[in-house]
Amino acid sequence: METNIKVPKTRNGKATFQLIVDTTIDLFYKQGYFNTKITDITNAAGIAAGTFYLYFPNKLSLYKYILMEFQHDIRKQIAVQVATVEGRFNKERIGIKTFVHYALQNPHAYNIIWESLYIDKQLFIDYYDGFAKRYERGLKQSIIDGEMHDVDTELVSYILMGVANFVGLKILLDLGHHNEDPDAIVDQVMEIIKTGIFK
Amino acid sequence: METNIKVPKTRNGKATFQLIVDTTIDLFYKQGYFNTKITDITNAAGIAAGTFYLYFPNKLSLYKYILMEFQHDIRKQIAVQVATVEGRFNKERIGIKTFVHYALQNPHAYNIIWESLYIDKQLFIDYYDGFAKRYERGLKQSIIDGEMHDVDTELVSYILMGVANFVGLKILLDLGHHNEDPDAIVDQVMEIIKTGIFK
DNA sequence: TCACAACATGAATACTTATTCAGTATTATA
DNA sequence: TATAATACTGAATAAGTATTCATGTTGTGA
Repeated sequence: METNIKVPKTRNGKATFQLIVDTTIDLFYKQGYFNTKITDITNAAGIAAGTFYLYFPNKLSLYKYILMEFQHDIRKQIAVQVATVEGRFNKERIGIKTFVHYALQNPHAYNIIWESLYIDKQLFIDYYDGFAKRYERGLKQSIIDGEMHDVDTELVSYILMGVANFVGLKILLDLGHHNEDPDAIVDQVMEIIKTGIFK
Repeated sequence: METNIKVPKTRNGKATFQLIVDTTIDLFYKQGYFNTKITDITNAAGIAAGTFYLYFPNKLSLYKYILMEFQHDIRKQIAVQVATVEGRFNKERIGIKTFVHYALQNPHAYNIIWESLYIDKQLFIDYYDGFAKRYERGLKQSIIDGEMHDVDTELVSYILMGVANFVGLKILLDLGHHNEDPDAIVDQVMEIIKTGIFK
């Protein structure tokens, strides 16, 4: 499959390219990838059908572009926030908090990333595997520094991703219908993780 | 939308109905809901295109049927396994273990349930909301019995679902590529949840 | 202001797929 | 074994959609 994106060269071209991307993010979020037709995108963007193909050979290549943009954004935000924080527990707390904030401010991102499992399984695997590996690095250092118990870092990274994702999901979809301040929820979650759940 | 399924009345009818369901589960798992066409189903099942419409008015109604079957199975299995176990911590351990076992024995179920988020968001919400509410009931009792700290039961139920789902996911997709015995992994997870992660 | 590259259009084409339905076969049972 | 109920067929119809391309427009550097 053709995967190459044509990069626009002028101010106008860049604007159209970005308009397609932004419109598509909105539609992918609202209707899902498979329910979004090329004509839906071009109609919503107010451009001709053919204009889409000036920049993207097909819908999948556009999806991959969007996914990579999100991945880049989210990792960068977490890295920036975490960098200024001391101690592994606080780093995790801020990391999860940043993740949840990102999910709240970009609800489409959350949704679109998960859909990769049904669009191309390998995309999904690469995404979470990559995330977990970055996580592990930090966790290993914390064990060396004596801030954490000597746990299986790979497993813990999946546990923390699972917690972040489901708590993010709960807040996003408002499951349970009584969500308070996201930060407060994250603090509670971290307290539970720290103390353990059972007596 | 027409949602009613026509129930077969004879032995042959029941067999065809079940053949359609089983074939579809396989295809939904391998190709996803949206990439699976009615003709894919009838071809794979070796029946005529029209036969599909004898039992299901459309693909969505078949999906909903399958989702409810899974939901029923999984809850029943967990309930059965948990019933014979003493103590909340052990109940949770066996519950998650049963969940992970179910995911391993029915990898399609796992996949198909999650896809509901992209097929009909409300299906997804109902599914996990229902699951969480059942979870909460048990957790509340455990707090009364003094087996658990006085935590936010709703939040903890989402945490436990997140952990179970991501650990299940890791095992299923073999993320990280070094999965041991699922039971051993679950035991590790429960130890971490019990003790807490940080010093 | 000319020339040319980049950008944009949208009707036309070529598929793909859902769904129907008139006809045929099978099965149960009276 | 007649007959009614149920099950099954698959060609035909009807829609919907991706993608192309001949043509037109815009912006910019020489």
